[in-house]
Amino acid sequence: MARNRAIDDPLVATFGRLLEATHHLESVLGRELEDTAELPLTWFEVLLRLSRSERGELTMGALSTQLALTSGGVTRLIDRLQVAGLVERRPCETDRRVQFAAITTPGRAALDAAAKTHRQGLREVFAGFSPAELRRLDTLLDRLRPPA
Amino acid sequence: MARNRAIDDPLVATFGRLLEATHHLESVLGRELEDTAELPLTWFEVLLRLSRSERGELTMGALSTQLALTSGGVTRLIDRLQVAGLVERRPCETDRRVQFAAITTPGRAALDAAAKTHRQGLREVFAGFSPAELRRLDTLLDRLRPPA
DNA sequence: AAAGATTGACCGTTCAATCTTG
DNA sequence: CAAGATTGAACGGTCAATCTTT
Repeated sequence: MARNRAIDDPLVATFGRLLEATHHLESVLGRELEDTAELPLTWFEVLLRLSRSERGELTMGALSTQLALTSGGVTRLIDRLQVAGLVERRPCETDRRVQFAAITTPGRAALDAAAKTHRQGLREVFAGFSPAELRRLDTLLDRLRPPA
Repeated sequence: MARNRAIDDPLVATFGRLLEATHHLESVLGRELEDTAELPLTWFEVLLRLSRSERGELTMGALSTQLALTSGGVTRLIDRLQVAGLVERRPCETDRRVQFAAITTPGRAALDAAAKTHRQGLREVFAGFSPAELRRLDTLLDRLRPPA
């Protein structure tokens, strides 16, 4: 048989596992979240990131890299969240090219409500994991994230 | 400050890391693959899974769960790969409801060609990881994958 | 009736072009 | 002329309905 085939490379297999695991969890937890909290997983991720940032706001560009979406995609995503009243846009004082997306009070409420469901789902998913294993997973994943 | 907020839950943070890391790698490696090998990452994943399965074939249903796509999504994905000549459809002898997708010879060639680029990219991504760390990551991810 | 695959309508994202500001 | 955000067109996926086979 041929050597050097894709199937034989352990890194290819590792990456395949990463994709399979993530897509599976996204679909399971996403459905759960949407069914019980009426909140798409993407919206949850946006609100979460805004809520834990400095003044509850992040530039469109920052969201773009953190979510790995194109700038166009972020524009429209924030459009929808804004229509729903969960975020608002704020101009930047020092650079008129940039726009901030900021979480609103209803946004924080929606996030907290959704978090209840989401955490329950996550507990089930990670039920078999010890605290030490979770720490290991965290540190490994941190090294794969986009540069600051 | 309020207790019990989403931002405070370590599992929520872990899941956030998982999404961020995976989406980032998908976009970086996906672009790389598409630029150099003209092969979308999704196509690569399909061909890879077919190539390492029994007779180079998998049912639409199996692909659906492995890729975490709906059955409709898989139908159209395989449509496109078939038009490109990289897979073919085969009826099932024993159950006329099921369809197999099978990798073709050009499909294997495309996979092997793309794998060169892909492996180089993966080596860079995982450059800082020791063999032991990679094994740990593998076993952790395995426990998050969809049930057989 | 249930399961597998496909189809039509729709939705969210990408891509490329554009506009504005630095 | 580069950088940030937005827009129009196209694409890839979902959802729900449908058809065939079990």
